[in-house]
Amino acid sequence: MLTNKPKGTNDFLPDEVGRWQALEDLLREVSRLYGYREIRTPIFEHTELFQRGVGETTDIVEKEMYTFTSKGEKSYSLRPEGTAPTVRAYVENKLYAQPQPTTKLYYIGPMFRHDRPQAGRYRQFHQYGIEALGSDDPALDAEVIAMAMDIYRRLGLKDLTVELNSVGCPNCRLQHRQKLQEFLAPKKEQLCKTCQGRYERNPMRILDCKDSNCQKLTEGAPTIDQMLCPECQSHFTAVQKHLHALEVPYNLNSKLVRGLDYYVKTAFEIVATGIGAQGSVGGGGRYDGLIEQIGGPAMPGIGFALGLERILLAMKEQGLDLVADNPVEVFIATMGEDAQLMGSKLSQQLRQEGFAVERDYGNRSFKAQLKAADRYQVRYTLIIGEDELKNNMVQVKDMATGKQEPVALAEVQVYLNRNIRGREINE
RNA sequence: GUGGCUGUGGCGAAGUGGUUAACGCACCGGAUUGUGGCUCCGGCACUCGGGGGUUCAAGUCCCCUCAGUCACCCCA
Repeated sequence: MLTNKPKGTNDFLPDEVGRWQALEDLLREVSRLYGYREIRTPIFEHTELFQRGVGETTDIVEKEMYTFTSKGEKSYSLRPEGTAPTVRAYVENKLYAQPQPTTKLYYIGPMFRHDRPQAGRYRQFHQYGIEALGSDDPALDAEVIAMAMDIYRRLGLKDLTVELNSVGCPNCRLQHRQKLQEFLAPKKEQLCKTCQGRYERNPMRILDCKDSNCQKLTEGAPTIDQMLCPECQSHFTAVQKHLHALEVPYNLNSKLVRGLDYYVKTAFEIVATGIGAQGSVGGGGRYDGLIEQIGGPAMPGIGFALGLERILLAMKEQGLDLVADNPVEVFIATMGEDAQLMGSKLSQQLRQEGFAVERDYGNRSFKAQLKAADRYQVRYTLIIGEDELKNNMVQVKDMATGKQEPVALAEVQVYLNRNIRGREINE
């Protein structure tokens, strides 16, 4: 069928796009305030980048990537997330050699995952994300979380909770993994099928299983927070201290496990209620080994990503809206062929002057033209008929009051500048 | 990958198997000659996602298929 788009994708029509642009404007502004600069990376990358970066055993890499080969070349994948590409670009362009101690980058754009779509989940979806590369200061962890909350606050969103955990470093994780497997070994057969698979490959994920039986079986299981090494423990404590100082409330959630392998230490997720089953509107964490993993120097990093569709969904749910300015400012209505020519000429002049001008193209009745002007919600309609043509003038009708007054053709620009822009110009 | 629900004009939505498929919104035109938003009048579905079947008769029943949607899973 030529007339339907691929499953899980969306057309954004002009009214909707206005909302997106307003959201993007806000994101760019907040980025600036926190010192982040935009980076734009390709929409597709070498598949290995995600395999190695995100992790072979993650759902994203295992079953959700759009992977293809082009003309017998290597395997490529549409990006399923933004961190690996950003880090790749950071390394490839040697941004770590720049003078600043921490490089702060943000991105905004489409991501692709082959899931079954549902409320708040799409195959092409859009993320805004930040990455702060080069510092392992816990103050930065806290600031990153605070920044995410700052964005939601500016949007007017309420009732969001920060779920916080530390997933430790590779060392404490290894310890935890062993203890966990010891704990679960006698119950292994009772776990659900996917968890039996997770037992060897990624046992931490079993703690996060939604299956009620698995949840019961994992009661009392060793959680990572009990087994953090001294360094991870003190880092985590410091992060919380900074969060208190920044007055960011959070819930400690020792079962929070992020589905991307690169996370270490701080992991967090921001959850909204009322937008369906996909409640997470953002999440992130620290990824101190990733830069090295991708082939760069051993440098720490932290970041988060927000789902734009979900933010808009949550805003809609809470009765919030972002609106763009009314695009059309002036409408030109004409009667007769000569007047129409004059109208064309005038509309071009006014556009040069910076006014958004619209007119009717069907050669329709004058009444229909005014009706159209009303629908555009313009401030003024310029009326040109035979009389006006003869006298080199137009009628300027104020659509709100219904009043109109004659203005000399040469004075129209001045009139509109004064009344729409509020500025005087002398010619 | 699995499951539930839905599918009637641009949108919303009625329609116990039986003549011309309600209604609302939107849209278009008109209500004396060059003036919108309100009101009134008129117009707007050879057809009920598609295909097949049952029946004298199907939008209404059955099967298949496609699409949408929600949920599992996972995540933004």
